[in-house]
This record gives sequence, C-alpha cells and structure tokens, in this order.
Amino acid sequence: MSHIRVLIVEDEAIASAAHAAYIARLEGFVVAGTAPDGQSALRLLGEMAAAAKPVELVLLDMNLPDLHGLDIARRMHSAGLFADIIAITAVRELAVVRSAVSVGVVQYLIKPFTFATFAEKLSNYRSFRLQLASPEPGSGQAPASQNDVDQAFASLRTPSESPLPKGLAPSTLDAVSSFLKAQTAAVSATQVMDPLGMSRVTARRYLEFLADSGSVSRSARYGTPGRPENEYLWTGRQSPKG
Amino acid sequence: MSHIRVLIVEDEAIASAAHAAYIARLEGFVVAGTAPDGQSALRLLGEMAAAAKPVELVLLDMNLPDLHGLDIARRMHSAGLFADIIAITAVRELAVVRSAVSVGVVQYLIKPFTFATFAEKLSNYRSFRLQLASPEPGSGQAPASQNDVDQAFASLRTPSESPLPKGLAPSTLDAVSSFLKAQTAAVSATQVMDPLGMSRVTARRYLEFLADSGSVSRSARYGTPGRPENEYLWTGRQSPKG
DNA sequence: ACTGTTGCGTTCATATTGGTCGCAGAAAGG
DNA sequence: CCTTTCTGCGACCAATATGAACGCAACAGT
Repeated sequence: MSHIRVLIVEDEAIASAAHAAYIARLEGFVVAGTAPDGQSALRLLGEMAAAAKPVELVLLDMNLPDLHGLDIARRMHSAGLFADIIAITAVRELAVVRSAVSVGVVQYLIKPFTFATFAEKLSNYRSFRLQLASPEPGSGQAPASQNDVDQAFASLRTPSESPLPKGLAPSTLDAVSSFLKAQTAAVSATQVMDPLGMSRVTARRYLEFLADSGSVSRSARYGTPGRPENEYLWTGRQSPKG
Repeated sequence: MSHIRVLIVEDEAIASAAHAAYIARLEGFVVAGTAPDGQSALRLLGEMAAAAKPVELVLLDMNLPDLHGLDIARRMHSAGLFADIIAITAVRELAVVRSAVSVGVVQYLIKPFTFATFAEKLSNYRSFRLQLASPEPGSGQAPASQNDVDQAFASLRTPSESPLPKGLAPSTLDAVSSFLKAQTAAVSATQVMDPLGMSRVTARRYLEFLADSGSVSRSARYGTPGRPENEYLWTGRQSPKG
C-alpha cells in the first residue's frame, strides 16, 4: 500500500499548516490538499475522486465558516465519497462526539494536542487500514472472519498503554481523577486523602501530576494560618496520559 | 438513561425474529420495530423521529432486496437521522467492512454468530453510550477530555476475548471463581491463596485474568504501609469461559 | 517590625505487595 | 517407555504507598 492521501479541512491557516507539518513527520501519510471551508473541501474531494486520486482520510474541523463538520460528513456520504474522517476540533460536547461516531468519524482529537497524541491516533488508523488491506492483491477475494474484523477494530482503538512516570499507579490515578471530576469546588490534598483512604503524600503526588499534565488547575488558598494550601480543580483540558 | 431503542432491518423473517429474541434477552435494549427492506426501514426511522421516539440503534443487514446496507446508511445521514448502526451480515469482503466503517458502522457482526458474540457487541455499544452520557442531565454542559473520548472509543472496539490464555487451567479457574462468588467483601490474592491451598503467584494470575475478562472488579486497598494491595470483588458481568 | 505558631509542601527510608524467571511435577501424545 | 507440553511454585527484583522529619510561607500576637 502506498501512502495514505490526507485532506486537511481547517479554517485557521496556522492550524492547517501545523497539521500539514505533523503529517509530513509521519511515515505512510501524504498531504493531498487543504481546504479552509466545507464547500471547497467537498469540491476538492470530488475533483480528486474524479481524477482517480481519491482522498482516503480527512482531518476535519467541526467549526467551519460555512458548514458544520457533521454536515460535511453527511454530504460526503450523499455524494458517494468514501474517505474516512478523523475529527480534529476544540468542540468537547459529548453530543457532538456521539453524532460524530454515528456519521463515521473513526478518531476524535480534541485541540490542543501534542504531536505524540496526534501521531498515536493516525498511527492507529494506519494500522487499521493495513489490517483491512487484502493480504493477496492478486487473489481478488478478501474474506474476513469475525476475529479479523475484531482485530482491525481493536487496532483502531486507542491502546493508551500510557508511559506514566515512575511511582504512579494507573488505578490510583483513575481513583483520584474520577474523584476530582465529581467535585464542583476546588479541593486540597487533605480533602482528597480522606474520602479515598490514602495518605496526604500520595494524594498530593497524583494531584501534582494531574496539574502538570494540564487536567486540573492549581491555585493557592490563603486566609488560614499555616503555609498556603494548594487547591486543585478539574478542567479536563488534556489527557492525563499524554 | 432508559432502554436503547433498536430497529432491526433484515429481510429474512426467521433471522429477524432471532435477532429480536436476542435483543429481548439483553438488559438495556428494547426492540422499537423491524423492517424487511431498506425503504420501509427509512420510512420507519423517519416516522419514529417525527414522533419524538427516535431509534437510537439499527441492526442492519447488508444484503436487502431493494437497497444495499451501505446505501441505507448514506440515506439515513442525508435525511438527518442520527441512529448508530451495527452491521449484521454474512458479507465478509474487506472492502465492505472498510466502507461500512467510513459511513459510521460502529460494530460489524458476521453471520452466523453465537448469542455470546452478539451480546458482547451490543454490550460494548451500550457501555460506549453510557460513557458518553452526560453525568448531570440538568447541567446542560457536557465537556469531555481526550481521555474520556479515548475510553469511550476503546470500550466500543474491545475485541472478543480469547478462549483461555496459556498457563491457565479450567479447573483451577473454576475453583477461584466459585470461591470469589462465595465472598461478599473484596479479597486480595493473599486471602485467596490460603483457603484454596495454592501459591500467591497462581492465585494472582487467575484473579488478574478474571479482572481482565470483566468478571471481577479490581481496586487498590490503601491505608497501610507498603505497596498497595489489589483486592478483587465478584461482579459476574461476563462468563469467564467466553 | 519582629518573632512565634501553624499547617502544608517536600524529601527520604521503609514496608509490603506485584511481576517475572526458571524449574519441578503431572498430563498428554507417540 | 520416552518425549513433549502444560501447570503451578519458589525466589528473586521491581514497584508503590506510607510515615516521619524537615523546611517553608503566611497569620497573629507583642
């Protein structure tokens, strides 16, 4: 299989160029074009399909000047364009994520993201494609077993075997972050340690890690005697495993 | 969240009834209707959406008398119908699988299949839906982190479990799981090894397998010095024997 | 303004478990 | 009867939360 042809649909020129630069750094992908809005994206897709050089993957922003990303996906299908879609957007509404899945979005990247996250998503997609490629091009037949299909879907899933720093356990991280998500007000390490049954040192270590990775915001609490206390509030900006 | 409303699209009456019977055996799903061909499926979907009782999930056969399954998916999107699609079909061509993914098929079931396989796919989908449900319905806000989205996608795409990993004996597995079932409180590997007369390593390996397969829940026990101890609690969500 | 008090941030040694490696005994196959 | 494979075990190393001790920054008297 040759390189996967990618169309970047993004209205901000800077972001569009950044995505193109990221694509260039990846093995197995090539930028087929860029479009600043939905209409030109659809036109480009049609032209390339007519020229027998179809786009196979679209990096699609949701907020575009003329059309919503979900609309673009639907119109692609109406026009018989079979490109896969990876959503790259700052929209974090769960309803949009669900709708995106139902119109065929295979990966959902939330801005801002690091190159590592970007590379992981596209690499997963490439692995998915390779598994669904015909093992014997000359055979003409390409039957698949349920297991083959499952394996392909699994490679599309984010493996997320996260390289956490030494001394941190994934389950503890889950416990702390889900507890933080349930809080509405900012909490201190002491307030975290008690309900979870862990020590203050441990609670603080995980809170500190979450703050560094950007998932929670950290601020100081004054007004009481003693050293000022750090308090943490869930913001959910970025994956804690990035 | 109430039950997920399912529409079954299948031209063979026997298969259609079988699917409906399977759905009835599952928790959290309800059959909203059945359709023997593409046109009536689209009509039903439109009517139910207009009646404010939209179908949320379509079990879609690919080979129908009037339309191809992929066409139905595209027309659904053109009509603004947001139901998710699980393909249930005997078609095993890789090209069809790829096209299905690009039009938003979330699961792909190859006929014939067992109830266990069917239940697994639908259970994955339900878990995906639950993770993307708004935690607070009245809040109006539903922001998600990259990690949330990844986890939801992962639960949708987890492959079927392998029969039994190397190094595990069915008899020992039975002993461990039945012992766990008899416990009311969570137990650690050390607490399992003694009554069953096995070594800690062996007990831990079986507990770990049960945790991975979803039959038991795993959590950490804090509060005491030393490395945190994993404790396991029987939940019985899934048969350990696949 | 100075100093004591207070409570959290930070570091380090320690305790206790998890995970892996290689081996012994048993079961299966020829 | 011999060979191969599999299952469980002991012992090692790695991992990770805890507790104590120390330091630091803000408050509260004098």
